[in-house]
Amino acid sequence: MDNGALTGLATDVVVFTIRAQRLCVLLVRRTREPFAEHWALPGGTVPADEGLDACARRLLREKTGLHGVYLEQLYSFGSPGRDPRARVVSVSYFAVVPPGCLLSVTDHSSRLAWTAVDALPVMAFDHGEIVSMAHRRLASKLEYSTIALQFMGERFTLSELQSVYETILGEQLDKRNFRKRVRNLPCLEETGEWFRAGNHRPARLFRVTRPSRVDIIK
Amino acid sequence: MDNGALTGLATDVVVFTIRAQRLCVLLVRRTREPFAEHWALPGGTVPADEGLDACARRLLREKTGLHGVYLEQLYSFGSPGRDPRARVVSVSYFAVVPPGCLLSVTDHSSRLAWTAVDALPVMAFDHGEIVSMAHRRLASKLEYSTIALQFMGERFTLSELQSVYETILGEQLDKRNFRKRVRNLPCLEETGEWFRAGNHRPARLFRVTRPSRVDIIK
DNA sequence: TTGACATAGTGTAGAAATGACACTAACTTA
DNA sequence: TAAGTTAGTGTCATTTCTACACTATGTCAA
Repeated sequence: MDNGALTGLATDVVVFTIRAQRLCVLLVRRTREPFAEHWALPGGTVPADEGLDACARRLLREKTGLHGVYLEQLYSFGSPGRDPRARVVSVSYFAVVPPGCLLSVTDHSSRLAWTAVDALPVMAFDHGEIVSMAHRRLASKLEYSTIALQFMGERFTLSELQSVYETILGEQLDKRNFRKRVRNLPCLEETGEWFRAGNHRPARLFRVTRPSRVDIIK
Repeated sequence: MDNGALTGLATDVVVFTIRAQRLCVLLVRRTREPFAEHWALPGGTVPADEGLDACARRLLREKTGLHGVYLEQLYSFGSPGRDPRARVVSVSYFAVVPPGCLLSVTDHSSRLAWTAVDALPVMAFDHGEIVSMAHRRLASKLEYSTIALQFMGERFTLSELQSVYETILGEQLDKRNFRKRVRNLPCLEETGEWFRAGNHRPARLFRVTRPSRVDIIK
């Protein structure tokens, strides 16, 4: 043992958001070989003096401008053939951001794009697998944690929150049962404000008490 | 990006078993610096041409003789200072084996030892943290998967299985409720045999239908 | 042989959580 | 002021969870 093989090390981040009722991930168009012009996850090489979480966060900021987001280690991918040049292990992460972050992103000139997870392009390396694992993890965390709140902006209605659940789970939920569950969460509170939109009754606005925290429930 | 820093890469495995009603992990005594004579997890450097799972499995077999065990990736640890020599990322795994594997292991001459998780020695590197995360993961997987069956030998009684749950969760369970739950599992079946021990009624012996499989339940 | 001891094995009833279900409230616009 | 649209609310039946105590079957020792 001890210091035998040296290996390339990278972090890659699957950033989720919801746009137009679809679960989307943030992709970066590669410029260089291998996989030039392919879509990839934002990420890159880890310097020897930087921690993994810190590196994932920094690269995410540098490549996409996103910062201060919810970030969690997902899995490490290290098949010998996953990078055609050399052995590179990717320590992958997933992140969740509210819609409206990076609104500018769909400019045609941009090398960044939000892409629906159910309509991904062919991706560089094994990044398609990474997205797929992140998606499964996200869906299962919906059921036992408050991670869905990371998709919400500062203030939101319960219908908007319900729509997040429905989009990710891919099924309709009962409005009354949903509200019963969610109104018992201590991390959710009414703002006292109302959201008016369209020709209908306004909705109460809620906020998350400690926005950066994700609790395990039940 | 692209092939900048090269880093040491290792896998380490937290092997759990139950001995004498205590949850134990398998430790290896180091011979070399750093941390010579300290206890460490079985593991080592990943060669450039080997997958992570395969490497963890191989090193486990080489260092401890264990093979064919349940093995699952846990987390990757990569603080820059975790190895005093150089940056080394450890992709950690946890494994579960039935008691009776490696019975010889407590020989005084041996450099292997089963150690109760609630009485760990000071360990090499950040291996103490790794064990602690593995323990938390194991305890939470008890609740929503059939991982506890990986602790069982080929045939076992329901009381033995209940004792595994109690040991890991650190609390007593109700015998009737426990049996109600567990007898509904499709992966468990009666062998028709009986286990006689001590001056009391014999117990039915059960077996797992597909021993290598861990199901997610509920 | 029989009584003491030890663990195996079993059912029920009350409480809590879950799931199905339909109408009224409040606002906008034509 | 009527039509359209989403917000918001409660009940009942079913299922699941929890607490709880006794009988069965073996061994061993007197």
